[in-house]
Amino acid sequence: MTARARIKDVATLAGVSTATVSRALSSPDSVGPATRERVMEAVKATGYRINAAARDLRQRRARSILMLAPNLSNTFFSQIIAAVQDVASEAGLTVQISDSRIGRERLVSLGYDGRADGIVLLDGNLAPDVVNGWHLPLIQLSEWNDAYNAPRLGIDNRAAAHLAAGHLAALGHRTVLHVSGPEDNVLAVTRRAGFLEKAGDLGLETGVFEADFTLEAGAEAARRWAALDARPTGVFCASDECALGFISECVHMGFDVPGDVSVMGFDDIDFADRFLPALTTIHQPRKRMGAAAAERLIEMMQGAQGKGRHSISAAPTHIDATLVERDSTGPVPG
Amino acid sequence: MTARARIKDVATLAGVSTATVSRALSSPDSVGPATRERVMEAVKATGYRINAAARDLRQRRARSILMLAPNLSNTFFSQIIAAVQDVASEAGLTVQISDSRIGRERLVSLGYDGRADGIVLLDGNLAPDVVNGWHLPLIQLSEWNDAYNAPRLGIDNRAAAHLAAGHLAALGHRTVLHVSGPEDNVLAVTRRAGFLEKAGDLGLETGVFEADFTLEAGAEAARRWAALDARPTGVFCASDECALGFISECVHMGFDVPGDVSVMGFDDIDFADRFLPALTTIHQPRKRMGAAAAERLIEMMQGAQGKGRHSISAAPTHIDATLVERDSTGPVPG
DNA sequence: CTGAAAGCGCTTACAG
DNA sequence: CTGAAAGCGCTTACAG
Repeated sequence: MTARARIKDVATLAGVSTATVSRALSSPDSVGPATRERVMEAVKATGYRINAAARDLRQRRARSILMLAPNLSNTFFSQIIAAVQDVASEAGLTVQISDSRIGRERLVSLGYDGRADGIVLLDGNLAPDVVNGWHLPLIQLSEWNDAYNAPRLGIDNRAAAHLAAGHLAALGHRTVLHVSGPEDNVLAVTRRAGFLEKAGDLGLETGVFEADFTLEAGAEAARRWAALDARPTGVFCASDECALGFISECVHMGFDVPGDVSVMGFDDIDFADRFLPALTTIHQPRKRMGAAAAERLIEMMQGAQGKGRHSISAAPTHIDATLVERDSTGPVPG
Repeated sequence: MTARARIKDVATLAGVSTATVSRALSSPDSVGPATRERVMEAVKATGYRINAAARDLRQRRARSILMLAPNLSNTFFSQIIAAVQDVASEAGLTVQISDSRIGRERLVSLGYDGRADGIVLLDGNLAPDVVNGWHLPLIQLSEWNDAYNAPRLGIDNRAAAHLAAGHLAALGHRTVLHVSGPEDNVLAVTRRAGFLEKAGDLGLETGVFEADFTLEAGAEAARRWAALDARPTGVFCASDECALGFISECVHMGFDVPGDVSVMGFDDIDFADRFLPALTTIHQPRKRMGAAAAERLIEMMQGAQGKGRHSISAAPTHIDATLVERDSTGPVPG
């Protein structure tokens, strides 16, 4: 197991300069056929592979994109990460990943250390001065923050919440409950506003329980719901996890879903259609979201070429979310 | 928005050499207090941040670890990824992530381009010559391959499968079915062997359906099970997803779980205890697995210091997996 | 304690 | 088509 070959070793073996080796590898046409041949043989003989770190330093780019998400253990991100990595890999880019809640100093460094040249940001709660201080092409995906000076991509959460309200109303529900995400989360706030807006238009009576997207919070909300004197018959949870927790707890308390209460979620996670009952929800095309974000970012990176962040379209780019009707919602009881 | 400062700018402003700036930043004690003071002021004034790419090239390391998994969209990896990233971040390391099925050429490059100095490998099906050709500290996590010249970490899948067989037997089941993972997967093979071994010891009658860990495969297995003349009363699925698919399909076909059939899974994913019925399963401590792998790898990286892969303990390090009894298994019917 | 100089491993004008 | 040389932005023996 000998030390790995450097470009100089290849050059020596082939009897040419390192410049020629470099050219033979990166733009074969710029080199004579015979020379190219000899270089390639030397490459094979030495087992040479380029040192990307050195090339990147010289070219002042990293060929890498950084993904930042508020909680990597959240399975919602899995498909998004996979799609981003897939597109990046096709484009010859590497993917770096980090929890975005690693502390201000570390976070600043990540976007500033020369090891990434584009960022996919899935967190709308980072300090705007940090985000805007990164002089790197950046795209906001899913979550967003109007203070960030960067384009954004995602579903139209307000419109999606309208679908939810419309669905419950169509089934005859007159009093509905929203189990929301946390107050400081832009998705939660937007979904809630959208739901209440549409429910109001439709003349429904509304209530809101604040939760935090998790299974446990959903279960807790179910207990609060059960304790109510007049229980809403339709429930819209801000996430599928929350809805599954809600339903699970309802069933444990002896209620039937959707017989006693209709419950719907948001996201359409993989298990949604295998849950019992199968979950009515809003489908978020996460694979498409990730791929679109990566593609857009790569475009920006090509446009930027070290010129920092470039022209930002004011309007968010929306990806379609759709209502998926399954078995957890039904006609109002009685 | 001016160009970012380099170390030379700081040096000029502080009236010292770049060497001194470098020292003031990396080992403040090796520099006079007054000098240090002036340097720090210049750093603040210029907004200087080190260019990690340049430092890494000079120091011939990447301060980065690479995670390779066969399918990033698999939610099983979420917590592992989060834990690895957490430990890495604490150690000042960056995390690179890639699907391990990106093609031989790209894969070879990833471990060979100087941008990572350690690898967490979650795939036992890569070509051994590729894996062994990376001259980088590497640890196998969860999946493994005896042909890889690297230590491994994970639960004892054979012992875990014993627990499953023991559990079903203790409930009185005499004929049991295993819905396995794919034949070419080391986890699947090991779990199946362990289950059959223990079931044999306990005098149970056994059968196996080969599947592939997914929800759909579980549902398909349920249909095959239902079509059987003599239906096994206890079913052990090689993954929770598979078990959820199996149960879901059983219920859709009109069977009761666990009234008509006991079904258990493997992994203990987040939804397992909120599923209806709550899933009996084998708990894999994924967070602990990820953290342990990262810690171990970092140790190896410190020991290695460019010396390539070092001493490999033959025996795998096992992390405890435990049986979690919930509601999807019960006494044998009748 | 501090600086000048070499060098990490590449690429790329510039000449020829 | 090819090479010598400079340089990407750092760090680190080596001297003093």
